[in-house]
Amino acid sequence: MEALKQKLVDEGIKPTFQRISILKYLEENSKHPTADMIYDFMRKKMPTISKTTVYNTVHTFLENGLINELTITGQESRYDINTHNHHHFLCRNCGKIYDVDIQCPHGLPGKDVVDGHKIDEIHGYFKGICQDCLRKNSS
Amino acid sequence: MEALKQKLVDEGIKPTFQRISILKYLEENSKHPTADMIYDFMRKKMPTISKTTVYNTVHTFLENGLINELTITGQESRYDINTHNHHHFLCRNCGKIYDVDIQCPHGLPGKDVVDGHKIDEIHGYFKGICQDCLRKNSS
DNA sequence: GTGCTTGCAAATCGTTTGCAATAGC
DNA sequence: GCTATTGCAAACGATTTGCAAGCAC
Repeated sequence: MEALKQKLVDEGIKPTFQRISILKYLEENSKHPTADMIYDFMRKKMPTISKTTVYNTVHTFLENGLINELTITGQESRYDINTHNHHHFLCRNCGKIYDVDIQCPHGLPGKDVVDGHKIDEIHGYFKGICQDCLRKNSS
Repeated sequence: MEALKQKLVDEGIKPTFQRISILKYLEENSKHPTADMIYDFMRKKMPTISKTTVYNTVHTFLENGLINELTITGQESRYDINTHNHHHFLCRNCGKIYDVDIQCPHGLPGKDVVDGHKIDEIHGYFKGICQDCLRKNSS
């Protein structure tokens, strides 16, 4: 709790109870949740929390680079606390998102350039059928 | 017109006037339009067309692999007729999307596997500031 | 005619906004 | 006390759905 609080203070973010709790959830639950999933989880411990606060908080975290936003599904944003350079795999069957530990060889954010455009973010998305679903389908 | 019609017939899609027209727009206008942009353009030539038809049509095209869906902005879907393997760059300043002619070295759709998951689609998204905006800002 | 396609209107869902109440330095 | 944060309700925008009318083979 104190470490999380410090993390927010270090970023210049006022460490409110809501923000610390959401950061904690994201750290212990690196499952690329939607805003709704965060909201549902938070409500168990804090029934008065509002969805607005969830959105406010993830926006604050995004602005400070504490989390990344994934737009892989096209339906809703997913939030990822794992900010090191990696890619994602979306299963078209079960909807689960997996981390894929691949480094992009085309450049590093903030450092490199593609066709003259300055790159800040790199997103690699794979879509297909995950190992789990492949196994279930073949059996 | 006939070539476009044939393309639809070949895919087993009934070549209605609306579908041919939308395909024509996408082929001559590979600018990753939104459904709304397609709708606005189509209305000029066919004022009675409905947004539902635009959505129906792009869904049909997607199912048949005639186009790809880009979820790069997180706001709305973009449609791309260019089905060869390439990546995209989104400018955070002007919102323009550029094609980036890079091949993904991690596998090819339908053929390869990552962490045991079967890959059907590969999407590479870069975000940053485009060459145009860099030039304008520095001058 | 039968079945698919079209297009209108209404519904849905994720997200944002306006604003008053609240909390923390 | 002042300022930022919270949370409610309403608005919004992209997309989907229900359904009646239209079209093509």
